[in-house]
Amino acid sequence: MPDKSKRSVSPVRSTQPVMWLLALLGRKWTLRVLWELRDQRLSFRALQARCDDISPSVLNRRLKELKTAMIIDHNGLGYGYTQLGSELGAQLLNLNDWAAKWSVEMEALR
Amino acid sequence: MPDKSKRSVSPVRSTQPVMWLLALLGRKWTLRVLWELRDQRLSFRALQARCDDISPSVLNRRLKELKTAMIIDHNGLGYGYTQLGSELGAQLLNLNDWAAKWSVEMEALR
DNA sequence: ATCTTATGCTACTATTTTGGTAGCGTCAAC
DNA sequence: GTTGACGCTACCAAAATAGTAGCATAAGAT
Repeated sequence: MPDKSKRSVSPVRSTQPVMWLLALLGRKWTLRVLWELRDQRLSFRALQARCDDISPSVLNRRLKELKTAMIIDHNGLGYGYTQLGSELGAQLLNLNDWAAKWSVEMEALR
Repeated sequence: MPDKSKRSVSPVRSTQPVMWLLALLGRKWTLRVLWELRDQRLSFRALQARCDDISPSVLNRRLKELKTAMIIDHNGLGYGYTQLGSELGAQLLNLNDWAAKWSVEMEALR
């Protein structure tokens, strides 16, 4: 039986998925890769070029992780979001809006 | 509407803030720290405990970075979001919704 | 006063992750 | 059959993170 203590629904079970996600996104280059794929599919080498010439070994690791997580896939047109992943990608666009506002605030206080 | 064609205005200037943000969030533990602060202020040691006993040296670096970015601050009640940062924190809550859906999909395909 | 407890760290070394370079196998065009 | 693009893999160097110890300060209890 799963955990019965304290909370009626297991707190572990309810927060684990987001923990996995945060760990995945928290690896270097993961967010950047997802950002670069925001509105187009890209080949391995095109991605590499856009990501400040990230080393192929790391890029490949990140792509494997994202494929395993079913956030991206790979076809003849290159790497891109899966249907599921695209909903996550949409949230990254929101980050851009926040960042724009943020930079204005930061500039104002320099 | 913002530019949608070929980046008529400086592409560097328009994407730099989000690049900084992605680099910041892409460091290990940064997202997790922000997640743990989502609905309460926490002391250094309380944060450490919640973040799987992250080493104090790394935690301190992350906190410094986030303070410099004016996303969090520190007062007598511990570390917590600034007004600006809380809008970013709100987006992390959305990540949780996505992650919940994601885990269901992943389970279904195992 | 002093003993305990909590806080917010810093210093140091070990381990893990990432970076950088070279190069291979496949394919398609020329 | 040579050239170029692609998607890698292997290898070692460099950088980031983990892990442990411990210090200084302050508040509260004895």
